[in-house]
Amino acid sequence: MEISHTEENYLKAIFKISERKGKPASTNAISKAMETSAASVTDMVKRLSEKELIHYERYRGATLTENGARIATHLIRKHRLWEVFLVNNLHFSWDEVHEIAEQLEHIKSPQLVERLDEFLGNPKFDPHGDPIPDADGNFTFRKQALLSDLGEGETGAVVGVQDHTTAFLQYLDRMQLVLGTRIEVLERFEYDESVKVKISGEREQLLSKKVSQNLFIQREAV
Amino acid sequence: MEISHTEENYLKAIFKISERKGKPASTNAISKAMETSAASVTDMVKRLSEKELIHYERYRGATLTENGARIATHLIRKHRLWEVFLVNNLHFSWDEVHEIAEQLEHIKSPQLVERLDEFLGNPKFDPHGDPIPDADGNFTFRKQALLSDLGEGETGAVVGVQDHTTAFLQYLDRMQLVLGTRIEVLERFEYDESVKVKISGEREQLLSKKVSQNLFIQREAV
DNA sequence: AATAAATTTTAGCAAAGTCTTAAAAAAGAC
DNA sequence: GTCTTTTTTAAGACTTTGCTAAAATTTATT
Repeated sequence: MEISHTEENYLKAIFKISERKGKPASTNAISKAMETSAASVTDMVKRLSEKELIHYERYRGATLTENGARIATHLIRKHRLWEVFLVNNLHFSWDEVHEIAEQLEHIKSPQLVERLDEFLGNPKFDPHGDPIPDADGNFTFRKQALLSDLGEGETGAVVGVQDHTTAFLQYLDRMQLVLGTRIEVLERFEYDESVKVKISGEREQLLSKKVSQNLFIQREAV
Repeated sequence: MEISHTEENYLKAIFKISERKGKPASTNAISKAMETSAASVTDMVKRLSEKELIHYERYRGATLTENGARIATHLIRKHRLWEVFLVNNLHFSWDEVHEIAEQLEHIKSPQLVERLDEFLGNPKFDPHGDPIPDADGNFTFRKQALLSDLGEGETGAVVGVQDHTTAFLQYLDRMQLVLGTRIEVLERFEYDESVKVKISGEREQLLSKKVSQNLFIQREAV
């Protein structure tokens, strides 16, 4: 059964929405993600339902079938592997790779993905710290917290971002906050929920509430 | 101006046909290459002509405009660069890469191509020995002959194939005739135009007319 | 040059894929 | 239980690409 690029993108959107919300993806949520009208979404979910890629009941939203989930995670796998390639081998920065990977993820060749994975050394996380599912669709889970959840004195390493916008990623670049950077929470200011941190054990920096709520940290024993 | 994948493939076909024949690509030739009806081709060439990607006059065939040629050579550049990547880095064999490269060549990102080129070490030829045009669309020209053109006693190296079919490529693999292999013509048999050669200075092998007419050789001073 | 054969174009139509607006129906909020 | 929001239906449109059959044109043959 042929699946178009658009259909694939719908599946990915439904996957992400229903995962984030912990419940079926609503028509409105999908239409927002896909930047299209609610009516178009209803059309599409009917088609995806007929192809048995999603479970769909009128007014109840959509969840992926086993088959649909397999396709969606495989897309995410491809997307993230290509991002690793683009950053590690072609020296793109982490804010430039999304659009290109968005195209590359639609290349159809089972062999290609597995060989790419091997070539890259079977990475478990992409350049933004997001987990790369394995060929069976299993994600590596990592215990991580937002910087905003760390108490004074706690230390950890930057392992990912919640906000994937170019603006945020470029901001982090300017702050030299790349994946793996060590961070120690020196002081928390209740007034504006900003936080003073020590970066790489070298320099002190004040980070805003917004930044601290979008940076994933893996705690370290001190 | 948006150009669809199909349109891009037509441009490539027109490029190859008019280059090979040294004159405009006829409707029939295009329809054969694209595996579609002549009527569909007429439809498409009209559209390409309106977009000023080809010169087209009724009953006269099609040639590429400067713009069309730029797009076509760029597609060929992308195709061949990806083939190099697939063979050199992902360890595909030369008969497996065409279909995948056929997809990859449609990825749109000027930066990607240039970085890929650099990553691969600016290769001038693809795994089948075909020249890779540079960013300006210039092909490296190489003085090469068909094995069938070599006289007894002449030596050279395998530098390319004319026939790109899987069958031929796999046949060459079995004969251990890869790019760069040295070949000496020992004897030519007029009867069936077969030729006895010495491969890599080691083993003797009889090659058929068909094989010798599809293998490009670069002559060597003996 | 006239005729036959081959090629190419035109005309008309079709199907997939995706989207839209406007109105109706259902669900959720107060 | 009414009001608001969400979702669906209905009807259709548009693009892209393709097809067949018949007409027009070019090329080849006698």
